Amino acid sequence: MADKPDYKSTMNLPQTDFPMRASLAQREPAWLKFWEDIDVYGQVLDATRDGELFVLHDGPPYANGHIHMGTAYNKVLKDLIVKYKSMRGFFAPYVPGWDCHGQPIEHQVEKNLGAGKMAEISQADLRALCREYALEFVDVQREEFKRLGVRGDWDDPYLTLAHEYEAGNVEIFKKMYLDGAIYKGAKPIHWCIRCHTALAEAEIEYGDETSESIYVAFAFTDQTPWDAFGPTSVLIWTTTPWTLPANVAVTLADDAEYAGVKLDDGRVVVLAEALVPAVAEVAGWSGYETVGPRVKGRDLAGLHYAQPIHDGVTGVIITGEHVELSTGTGAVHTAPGHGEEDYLVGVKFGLPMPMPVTDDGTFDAGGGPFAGMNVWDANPKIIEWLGERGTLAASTTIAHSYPHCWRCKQPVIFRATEQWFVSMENTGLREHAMRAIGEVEWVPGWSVNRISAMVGDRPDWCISRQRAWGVPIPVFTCTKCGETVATAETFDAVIALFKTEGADAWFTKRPEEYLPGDTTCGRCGAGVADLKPEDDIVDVWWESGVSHTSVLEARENLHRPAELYLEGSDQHRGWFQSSLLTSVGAYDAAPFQTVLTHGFIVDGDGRKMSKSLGNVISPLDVIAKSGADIIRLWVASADYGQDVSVSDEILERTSEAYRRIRNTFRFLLGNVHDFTPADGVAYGELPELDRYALATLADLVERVTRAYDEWRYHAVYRAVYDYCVTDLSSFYLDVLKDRLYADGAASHSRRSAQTVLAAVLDALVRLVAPILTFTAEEVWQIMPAALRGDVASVQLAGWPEVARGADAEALRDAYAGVLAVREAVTKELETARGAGVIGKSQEARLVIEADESTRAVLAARGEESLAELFIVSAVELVPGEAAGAPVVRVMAAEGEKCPRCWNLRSLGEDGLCGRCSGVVRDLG
RNA sequence: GGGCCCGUAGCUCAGUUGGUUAGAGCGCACGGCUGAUAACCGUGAGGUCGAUGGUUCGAAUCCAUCCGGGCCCA
Repeated sequence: MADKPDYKSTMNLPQTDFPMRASLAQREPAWLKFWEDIDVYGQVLDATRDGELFVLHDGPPYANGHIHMGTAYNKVLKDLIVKYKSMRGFFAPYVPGWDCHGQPIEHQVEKNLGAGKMAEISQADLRALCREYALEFVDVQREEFKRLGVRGDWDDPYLTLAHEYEAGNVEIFKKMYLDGAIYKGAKPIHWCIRCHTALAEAEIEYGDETSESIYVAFAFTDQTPWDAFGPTSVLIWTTTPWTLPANVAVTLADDAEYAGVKLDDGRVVVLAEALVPAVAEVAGWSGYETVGPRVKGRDLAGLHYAQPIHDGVTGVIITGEHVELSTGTGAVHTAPGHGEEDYLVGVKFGLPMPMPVTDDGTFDAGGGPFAGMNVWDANPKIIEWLGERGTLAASTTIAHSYPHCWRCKQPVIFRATEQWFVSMENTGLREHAMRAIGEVEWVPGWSVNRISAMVGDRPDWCISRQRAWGVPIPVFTCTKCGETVATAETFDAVIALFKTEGADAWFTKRPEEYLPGDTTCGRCGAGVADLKPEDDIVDVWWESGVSHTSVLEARENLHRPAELYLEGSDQHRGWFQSSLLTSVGAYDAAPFQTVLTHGFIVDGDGRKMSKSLGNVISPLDVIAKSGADIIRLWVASADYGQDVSVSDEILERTSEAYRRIRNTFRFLLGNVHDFTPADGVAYGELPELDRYALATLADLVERVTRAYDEWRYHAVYRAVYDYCVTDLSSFYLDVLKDRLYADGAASHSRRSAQTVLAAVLDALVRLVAPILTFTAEEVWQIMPAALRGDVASVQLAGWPEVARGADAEALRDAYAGVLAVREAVTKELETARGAGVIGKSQEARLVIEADESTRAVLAARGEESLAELFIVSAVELVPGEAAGAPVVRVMAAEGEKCPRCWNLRSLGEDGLCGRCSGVVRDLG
């Protein structure tokens, strides 16, 4: 209709360039470039230079492969902490790092080379290839981490292959070695007798193998409870006869019952009672009887028996937890040099560890009658020999899974070799570490139980590895007498060497080129030319562990102890522990003040992610599809104290929550587009509702700040989100629309609302900035310049503070009552809507019957304000019966719909309600 | 098998020292609005608090066992 005025143009509708659709995947890279262009990291450091130091020390991820959800989660959590701290004014440098040495990289490089080239390549060339490989993935991961919005010193990260870093290893080694905490011992490892090399677990391929399966009777040399029934032996079962020359003990189960079985030939063999029938069948015992008492394993401990191979030597009965009663005889042949469990039980009982097998798998003199024989060749001979001696009770074969060398495919053996250890006791390391644990804050609380149990129980730390890609054990061996040569002077020379040329020099230079000329062997006096550098390298956990020295001590901006270490819970055994032990060893103090642990990333059903389950979600895919801010919001929303789930549904819910928060910002921005601080209304002149809204905002800031300070980010998320949905969208903003849109643009009432909205916007954008790092920047840049000031980035904006008015408490109480009535009102409105009485709420008029106290609260607002709060056209309060919920009656509003503001009012001559009439008139 | 943990609506989380019919938001269903519009508002239906047994006047909350799951060992 041509004569119908267009009042829409007279309304103050929201205006903003902030798009509803985020298109994060497309837009985020532009923000990354913006931050890089303005060097936001440098600016933040400059701005906080005088602040208290807060060092979150990055645990170095391993430099191979792409990032996954776990590493993404970890880095984002770190980033939001660092950003929060720097917004609070802390000087919080963040130096990311990478773990660059180690077996997985070396193994991959070997595989890429192939066996042929591998055989020809020099150690120095191999190391060069490993370095190249590691640096390539440092670059890959660096770009991926940056894409997540993580802020830090990406141009100068720490790398464990850097010269300075490598030298730090030696500094710690020097201190601990000279203190007497490091010693040379022996430990069994997987060994390939064909390749003459140690193998890591990842280099083992399990495959079926047929082995001998023999039962051997070891004759007791001490008195036993069964002596009255005949000559007594303990019966063991083994599939590796060649390990018998190294036997020193037989391990029984503590609680199991052991029985004597009298065989046809009159001998008595002792074994676990539960296994007697099974063994009888395998051994083909035609007639046998159980004789004498049943005795618990623990009551047989200490008895001796004749070593099966070496005449005149005895072994001892012990007990251990690893003895199973599902196979064998319940009496386990124990050779500490040939098995992990045997080794551990050997250490526990102080057993000797004979090692009669050489590098190439032949017996030395310790092999007794089998000296000079290859272990595989010796197997049948040993069986034959045992048979002749009458100690072989049975012999069959068994098909089972057995470890093989990944390179030559031959079966491997378990063999003790010389290794370097950190002693947990020699210098009181365990005790000191336990004390240091008590001085650290562990989050969540159970974390301290875990680290304590692990440090309390752990065996000595084997720190040597027979590999090429790493930092050498920095000691020398005298080629004349075999003595280890390691003094303060040689360590210092090595430190200097590593600092200038890196650890590579260890493998290319001769000791006389860098050691002091007067270095001599402490035992035989041989000179520096007779010293040979140690071949082994140090465990990578040691390497990453010394970052407290190589990074925290070495870098200008950092310090030790760090305020925070933050890693997944697996690092209780890994980095937390290696950092703790090397720090306590060198400084007698923990390297961290607080350790925060998060759970693992699992799928929607709580299962671990794996290719075979097909439930893997890649952060790179999520970034490409939804954007990094969705990942960041997901990180913040989950309780990291337990395992963290991620699934398509969870990410979809997260995206919905994101949109909700984003739209809240959009509404706020749209309604302050014409507002400047000069238009602001003083607190005392604000309408009551607006003062209440400020009180709510102050509560939010306080709650969120406390949650950040208590490391409870999911509480931050919850508080912000609920505030947007409940306090703002469904109440305050909804109520405000009439005032914002229909009142005069510069009216006191609208300026009041804008004053609050600007405050909300300004606080909210900063509260979420550590989490929604991209979106917060987008909001910041689109905010009216007058509100933003000349702060270039939200990351430089500092932390919000919202003062609480003196009437905040009273308002909170009053509005709790009003909101309760509002709930009753919305229910009744819905009923009326269902009955067709009204459509939108402005078409309603309410009569509220309430008891004395409720009516008092409502009356104090005034009927007109109540109509505004309930978004209806009119409210009438009437006295109600005594106590009880208020009764709300809904009826169609009187009057006509104002064509401008759509409220039902009595309209004037110009066809408008009184308010609109005035506004339109003022517009001219 | 051992150590440290976890298990409240489809999802993410609240549930204070054990105490009335276990909460919130989202999602879902239904409805409203069409001046936050691939948005916004409202109403509603969803839970034997992993299971079982015990302690107690009373347990999601304490104890035991079991089931399922995670990390680290073996």
